[in-house]
Amino acid sequence: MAERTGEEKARLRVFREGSLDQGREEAWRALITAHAAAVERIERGLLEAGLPPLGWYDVLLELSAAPGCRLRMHELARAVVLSRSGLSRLVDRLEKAGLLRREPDPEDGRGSFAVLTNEGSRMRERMWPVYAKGIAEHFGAHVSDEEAAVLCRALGRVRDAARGS
Amino acid sequence: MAERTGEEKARLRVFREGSLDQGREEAWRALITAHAAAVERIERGLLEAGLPPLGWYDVLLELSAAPGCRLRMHELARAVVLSRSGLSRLVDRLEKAGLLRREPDPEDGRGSFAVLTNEGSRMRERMWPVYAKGIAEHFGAHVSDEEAAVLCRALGRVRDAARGS
DNA sequence: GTAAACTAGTTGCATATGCAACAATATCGC
DNA sequence: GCGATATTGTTGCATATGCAACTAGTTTAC
Repeated sequence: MAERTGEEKARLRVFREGSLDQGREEAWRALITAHAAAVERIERGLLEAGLPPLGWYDVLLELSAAPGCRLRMHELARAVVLSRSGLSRLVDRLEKAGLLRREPDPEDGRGSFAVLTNEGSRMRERMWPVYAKGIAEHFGAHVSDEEAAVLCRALGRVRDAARGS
Repeated sequence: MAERTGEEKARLRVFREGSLDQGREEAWRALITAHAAAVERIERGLLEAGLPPLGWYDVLLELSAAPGCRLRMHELARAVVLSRSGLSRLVDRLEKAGLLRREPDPEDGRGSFAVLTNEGSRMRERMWPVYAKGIAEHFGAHVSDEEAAVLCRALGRVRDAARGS
């Protein structure tokens, strides 16, 4: 492929400028494709089991881990990495399904809490085995203990930096 | 948090059943949140530079790396991890923007190629510096050389397994 | 104390995406 | 050969999501 040598040179130049070496570019591409492919499989598992999609689980998990099973909308949006409007609609759907309810914040008239209902808690418990099976099958099975530890640390730093905390 | 001990026990039970230990679950959660947060930042960078979104870059990159700058629709869908219908619409948009064109496959009357245009090639070159800067800033800067190598290997396996190849 | 600036959440609009159904073509079994 | 089956790509429909604009409430500056 002689026509790519010029292109390759251009790439290498940009790598230096942007401090992005080839190893990191490949790692990034592996990250986005692995994520897309694994999520697609796991979503399919949930769908086939007649369960709600992944995004619902994330919300239910964050709420059940929060003190009083409640979070302010903006905290929840941050936790699940969604825009405020996206979260507002997602909470609409969960509320309509009875899995959570909105409650005004008595200390801040602008804000409201999303509060997990018992039904939401039960749904999370129903979803978890299917989700866990998907993670184990499409992710865990291909990653060693040591690799999992490295992923956790490195991606934890990426997450914290990008989320701004 | 006394109310969570029972829940924790239930979790541990499921971990054993599904062969999913806590390290791998945490690694998975780090993966999805880091991905979401970093992609969000990078997309914002592209948007602010008046450039098309990430998905467009992926298509342009796959085409430019392919022999003859052309791929069958289903190959492209697989490469960028999108459903056939999703890809069909994405190619619609790129074609309308003049960045690629469809061509019938003379060897298979059902199929068609997506072929990169010169304009598409130029657009990819325009997008790359901004994209590379985003990757370097929101991903590369937080990952060591060794971690990048581990990510590449481990996530490469996850990708190949989930994509079925 | 009050006006200005900020923050929280929702909504209109545009865009993105998957599933199911479909039409066109190819391949397999025989 | 030829009918049954499978594959390719597109479309109708439903759902999901972000930005910008908006309302309502809070905080800051003076």
